[in-house]
Formats: sequence, structure tokens, C-alpha cells
Amino acid sequence: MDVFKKSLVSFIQGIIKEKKNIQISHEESEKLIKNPPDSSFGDYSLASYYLSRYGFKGKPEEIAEEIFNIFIPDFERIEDLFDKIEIKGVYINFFVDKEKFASHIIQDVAGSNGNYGRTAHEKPLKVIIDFSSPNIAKPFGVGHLRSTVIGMSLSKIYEFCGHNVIKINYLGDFGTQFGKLITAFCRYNDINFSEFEKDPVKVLYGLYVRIHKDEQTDATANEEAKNRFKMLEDFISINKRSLEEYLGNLNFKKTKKFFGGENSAEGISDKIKLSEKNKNAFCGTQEGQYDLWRLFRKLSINEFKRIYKSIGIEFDAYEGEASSAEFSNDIKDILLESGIAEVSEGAVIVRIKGVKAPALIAKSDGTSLYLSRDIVTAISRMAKYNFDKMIYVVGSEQSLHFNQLFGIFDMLKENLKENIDKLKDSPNFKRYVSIMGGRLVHVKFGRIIGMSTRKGNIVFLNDYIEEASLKAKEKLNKERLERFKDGGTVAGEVTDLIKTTSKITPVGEKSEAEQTSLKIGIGAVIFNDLKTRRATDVNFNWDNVLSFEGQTGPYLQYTVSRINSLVSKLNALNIDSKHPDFSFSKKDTDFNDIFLIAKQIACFKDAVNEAMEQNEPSVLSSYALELASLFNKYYQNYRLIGNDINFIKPRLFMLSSVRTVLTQILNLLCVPVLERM
RNA sequence: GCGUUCAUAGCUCAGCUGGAUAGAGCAACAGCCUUCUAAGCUGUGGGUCGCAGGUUCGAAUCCUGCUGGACGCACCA
Repeated sequence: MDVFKKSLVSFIQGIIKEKKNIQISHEESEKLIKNPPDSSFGDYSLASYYLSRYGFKGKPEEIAEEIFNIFIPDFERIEDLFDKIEIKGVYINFFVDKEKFASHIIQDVAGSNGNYGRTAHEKPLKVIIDFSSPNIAKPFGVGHLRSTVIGMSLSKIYEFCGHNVIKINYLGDFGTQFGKLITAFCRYNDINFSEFEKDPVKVLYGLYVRIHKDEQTDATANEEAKNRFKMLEDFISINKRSLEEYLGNLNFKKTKKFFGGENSAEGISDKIKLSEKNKNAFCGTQEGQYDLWRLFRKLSINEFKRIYKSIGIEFDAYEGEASSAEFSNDIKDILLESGIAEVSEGAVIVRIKGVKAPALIAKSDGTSLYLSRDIVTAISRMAKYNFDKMIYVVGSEQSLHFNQLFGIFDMLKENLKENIDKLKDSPNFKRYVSIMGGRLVHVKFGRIIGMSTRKGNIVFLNDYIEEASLKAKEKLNKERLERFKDGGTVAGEVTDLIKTTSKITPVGEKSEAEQTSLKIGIGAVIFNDLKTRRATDVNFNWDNVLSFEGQTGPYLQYTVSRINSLVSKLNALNIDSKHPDFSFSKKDTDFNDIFLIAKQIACFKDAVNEAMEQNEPSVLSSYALELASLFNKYYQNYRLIGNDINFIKPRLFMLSSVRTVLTQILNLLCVPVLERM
């Protein structure tokens, strides 16, 4: 909060206490202050209708009148920062001293070392964010991008607000689908092994689609898949430890890095080599199938990591469902013993209060399900990390699943109170479950509708970004060639472009233009996913994604580049920045636009907080677009070069303030920042 | 059928913990590059905020009903 709002809060709070003997807390007073929709209504306003809840009597207009009359005689207390105070209907409007305001805000940013808006929290929360979580052996599509970028962005936002974040990628590496995959791999004799080596995920996905199709006509395929999955799960549980023992060992480990635990597939590549000849050796035994599964898992993870790296996403831990599968039987037993679960049609279910659909814990053949594994996972994460909050960034189509998961924890907690004896042999389990309540959050998001390529149905992320980058490159090409034609200062860049537009690009060495267009493509794609509120379904439309004008990522990148360029040109004028000057004069023609920019900058922190509270990165997208738009208007309407140095100096700080905030937001939104475009 | 969720300009969306005159971008049309990057800027047109009630001094925002769409609802994840 800036000093202006702060002093206004104290003013309002103090006067109401003195004159009316009504005590309103600092926080409450802050909520009384609103930002008027139009600057002609002032810069802050007090809405009188809120005051009736503190004992003020009468119609809102009358309360406003009363308050206004109380304020007026003591206005001198804030006269230093405020110009005037007005009453308009039910509102009392405060007008800041615009010169001081602008100067103060710009100075604030300049003095923040690029950390403007960042909070150092006194009691940081430990927040787990579970996101992306793709399924093994399936291509990483545009659908997964949504969870990935929302999760990554939220991670950055929470960190920026001073909390400790643990980013977990919970891989879909287990379940009946792997029975299917192994079945397919073992059944079909025409697998192209050289292609498998080149693009394993593609081949695996092909197998998955094929077996799925065959299952429609061949019942034995389905049967075989079930059996193979059961064998896999049995094998994983072969060195049976109890859940209680496992939780005891995890016990609040300090380590932040954690890689998939005992079932980790790391480092197995040399041991397992698949070929046409040895293929069948893997299919005959439990261990062989386990190795197959580990190999598929490893190949997929490698592919995912490559993709994440390319778009700047990283995790603190890769976990897999398989790690929890070992204990899903324990969970089943605990739930049955405590009387929460019951057997129905051979399967184990839980009926949850307030949730209509019964939750399925175990199948009638005894194998585990997603839900039971998720219960184990949540508890072991509590044991490992002792988190204050855990956010699942998963599509809204899984709302029921999370309602069931959270519902079961609520029931367990209730049950612990009532039947504490029944679980006396599980002290760890009890301990972690008892603190779970209220800490789990499902951050859901809408689907991506109508997505299709010109050829097929699924858009792979690679193709998606490639298409956007290509478009960016064309545009970049045109732009720079035009600049070259006019000015001739960019000869180097154009040669650079001519070199790289030819198809033969040296591997690993990307030119600046190439890197730039890739970053623009990535920025366009990511921003497109983060600009709308999570809940709304996104209509996928190539024209929208490939448009770089208006409310887009490239527009923001462009704005930053523009500032960079201008700032470097102004710096060439030898402005003495050791003795900074933040003073602006109301008389200058550009003053009002500078003031508007300063106002927008001043509420950056509010925007970040709101984004965090609502788990909604789009709050920042909207904010950034507004700021960029204000800046571009300024840029277009006023010219700096050619003015007096003393005139330019404070404006140079204003420019870099805008840049600082925009750059910070681009970082928070995972949109690459460009030096120039 | 039950549950969740959404419906705002031709299109894509902001605005939603009730508050001042419902805002952007795209598209359309009319302008602005001898001058700091035109991926930009200026202007024009475009709205019964799905429909009907209710609560309130005040409703796009909250509640109820209806219509329409999306998603989910027992051995997938």
C-alpha cells in the first residue's frame, strides 16, 4: 500500500474514532476505500453505505453528508498529500496531490532494485502446487499446457508473495492403461523398433490407440490387459512395507528435491535394451513387465523434460502414482476398519455426505484406483513436507474426484474423534490425517474446445509453438527488412535473418532472430492460456492464437522491447542518473498521462495479491495489458528525444518503472521477455 | 435423471466478496510512419448484461425458477 492510501486510512479511522467514538480496525478501514471507476471522481473514495454496518444511521446520502462535514474541518491533516475532498451522492471522493503521487510511486519502483511489489512474508506458508501431471506414454498436448502454465504461474505468484512453494509433477504412470500398453506391446509383432528409438512416445501412443480399438471387438484383449496390470501392481507391492512404517520414514523430511521414490525409473536405460528379438523375454515374467513399464516411464519423462525445458517450466519433484500404489491396500483396510468404507458388488466404496456419487476405493479384483492412490499421495506429502496448503491444478472435469478425495479426509478426521481406538496402531496416519482438513484446494479450469490441426484432431504442443514461431518469424523478417530499408542501422540483423531463413540451420546454434521468434511463439501460446479466467472454456482458434495484436503476449513483449530501445537511446544522452530526479510538473502537457501510468503501477501489488487469493493468473494478465496500453498511448503521443535533459530525466525513471513492472509480470506469467523485437 | 459450471457488443473476453455513466481487444469503417520499433496510436459505429421473478436505498454481480451449452456421475485417469 502506498503512503497516500495509508495516510487516508489513518485519517478516516482516526476521525471517526474521535468524532463518533466508533472504532474501526485498520483492515476494515482499508476495505472502506475504493478506487473510483473514473478519475473525475477522484483517486480514492469512501462509500458511505458501508458505514451503516458500523452504526451510522440513515440513508447512504445522509451518512455521506454527515461524514463529509466531520472530515472537512480536519482536512489539513492530510493536506500534505491530498488536494481536495468532495462529496458526490453517496461517495466522498479524495483527490491526491498528483505531482507528489507520481513522483512518489516512480521513486518507489526505482528504489526497489527490480523487486517492486515483492513481499517478504513474516510467516511464509509452505505451499505444494501439483500441476501439469501428464500421462505417461501419451503425447503432451495443448490440453496439458493449461494445467502446466497455470500451475507454474501460480507457483511464481505465491513465491513472489513471500511463500515457500514446492512444485510437484504427479505423473499418470500407473493404472489399467499400463496393462493395456504392455498388452499391446506384447501382442503386436509389427512394431517399428527404429522408429521406437527415435520417437518412443509417438509409438507408445500409437500402440495405446490401437489396443483401445481392438478391445471393442476382442474381449480377450481387455482381459489380458487387466491381468497384466494386476501382475504389475502385485510386483510393485512385493516388498510389502506397511503404510505406517513408510509414513514414519518420510517424517517431515527436510529435503526439497525428491525424485519419484523407490519406483523411480531413473537410471535404468543401460540395463534395458529393447529389440525385436528380445521383446518376448520381457512379456513372459512379472519382472520383465515391470522393466517394460519402467522403460516406458523413463522414455516419457525424458520427452516431458525436454518440452518443459523448452518453455521454461521446472519442478521440484517428479512423483508418480505408482509410488502410492503399494499402499492402496492399506488405505482400503483402514477405511474399512474405521467403518467409513463398505463393500458393494465386490468393490470397496465410500458414501460421502454431500456427494451423491459413491467414491470407489478398490476394484472387485483388488487392484487400486486413482482415488485410493491419491489418498496415499496426499498423506505421504503431508508426512514429507508438512504443507500448509496443497493446490491441485487439474481440469474442472475432475471436480467430483476432488470432492470425493476432500470428503474422505473430512470423514476420516471426524472418525478419528469418534473412534480413536480403532486406529491406535496407526499413529502416523492419524497425525497426518488430523491436520489435512481445509488445506487441500482444487484449482480447476475449463476445457479447450474445438481444437484441431489442419490435418488431424490433436494439436501437439510442439506443432502449436512451431506454428506460432513461424508466424512470428515471418513478421520479424518483414519488420526488420523495412527498418533496414529506411534507416540502414540494422544491417547485421538482416544478414542474420537471411542466413536463418534458409532451411539449413546449424543444429544447436540458433540465431538471434530464430530465438526471438521462438520466444514470441511461446509467449503468444502461453499468454493465450493465461489471459482468460480459469473457469471459462477456451475456444481454440488458430486465428486468435496466431494474432499478435491487441490483447496478446507479443503485444506485452513488444512494449517491453520498445521501452528497452528508447531507454538505451536516452541513456546515450549522458543523463546523470547518480542524482535522480523524480519530479513532474502539472503544467507539462504529458503530466496527466504520466499520472495515469503511476496510478496503474501503484496498484501492482494489489493485483498480485488478488491473483494469489483467487488462484487466478488472469488477474495479472488484465493488469499488464492495461499498463502496456497506457504506456503505448504515452509513447505514441509524446516525444522525448529532443527535449531538455531535465525534462527527460524523471521520465527516464518513469519508463524504467513501467519496464520493471511489465517484466516482473511477464516472469510471473511464464512469458519470455525479449531484449528487442 | 442427479450434480458441477457457464451464458455480457458480430467474434474473443474484462467487469461478479452488490455501488457512480457496463469496458477492452479482434473484425468493420475513417485517419496517423521525413521524427524515440506501426506487433503501435487516434476516432466512428456496435449492448433488452440468456429469460422471468425475488432480496435491497441500489443487481451484469446475490437468491429462486426456466431456457440453452459444457463437463461429470461404480470398477479409466
